[in-house]
Amino acid sequence: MAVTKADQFNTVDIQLAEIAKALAHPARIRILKILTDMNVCMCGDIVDQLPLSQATVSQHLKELKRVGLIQGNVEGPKTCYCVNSTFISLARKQFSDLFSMVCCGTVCK
Amino acid sequence: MAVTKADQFNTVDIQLAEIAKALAHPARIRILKILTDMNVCMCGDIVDQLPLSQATVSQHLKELKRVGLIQGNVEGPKTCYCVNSTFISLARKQFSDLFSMVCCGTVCK
DNA sequence: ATTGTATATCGTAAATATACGATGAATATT
DNA sequence: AATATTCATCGTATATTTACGATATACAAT
Repeated sequence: MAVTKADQFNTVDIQLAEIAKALAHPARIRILKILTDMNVCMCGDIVDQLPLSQATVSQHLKELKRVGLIQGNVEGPKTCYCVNSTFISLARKQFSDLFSMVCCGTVCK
Repeated sequence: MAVTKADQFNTVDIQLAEIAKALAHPARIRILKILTDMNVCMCGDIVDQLPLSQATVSQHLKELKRVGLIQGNVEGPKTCYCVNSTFISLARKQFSDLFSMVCCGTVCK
C-alpha cells in the first residue's frame, strides 16, 4: 500500500479487502492448498514445495496467520500450521455476499 | 509487489491471486458496490462518494478494468463504467472452488 | 555441553501500490 | 473560436511488498 486512506472506508469493506490482500499472491494460495492436502503441516514441507526460500515462506505464513486464514502451533523447534476452517467459512461468506451483490449489476449502455 | 517470483506458480493460482489483488483495497470494493447500485455510472459520481481525488479514483478504476472486473465505455468526455458480470461470475466460481477445497482441511494437532 | 534441526526475525534491496496536483485530451456548449 | 466539463495520464513522494542471506531462538539428540 502507501499513503493509504483505507481507514476512511467502512469496516466490512476494509475487512474483505484485508482478506483479499492475504490471497493476493500465488504463493499464499498455494500454501493454503498445501496445508489442505497434507496432514502433517510443517513449514519445511511447504518450503520443499515452493520456489522460495525458508525466510520468504515464513513471511507468507505470517501474513496468512495475521489475517486469520491459518493457525500455527509451536511445538518445540517445529511449528505445525493448519487452515483455520472457521475463518475460511467466514471469508467464503463475505466473498459470496460481495459477488452475489455485484453479479446482477445492470449493464451500462 | 516487488522482486516477484509469481511467474513460477501455476496459472490458476496466479489468476486468482490477480483477482484478489484487485479486490485488496476498500476503495475498489466500494467502487464495485457503487457501480452495482447506480444505473448511470460515471467516474465523477464515484469520486463524489469517495474520500479520494479524481486522479486516484481513476487509477483504481483502471486497475479494476485491467483485471476484467469492470468495463469502461468512452462517450465523448465522459466514460461510462459498469460491472463485467461475466467476469464476476468467473471470479466467484474461482473463489468458491478455493474455499470449498480449503474449508474442509484437516485440523492439525 | 555440544551439535543438529526447524523456524522466526532482522536487515536490506528492489519493485509496486497509493495518493495527489498538474496537465493533456476529447467533446459538448456558448 | 472560446470555454466548460469530464476524464486519463504524467510526475512525484512515501509506504508497503517481496525476496533473500544471515542470525537468533528453541528444543532434541548425542
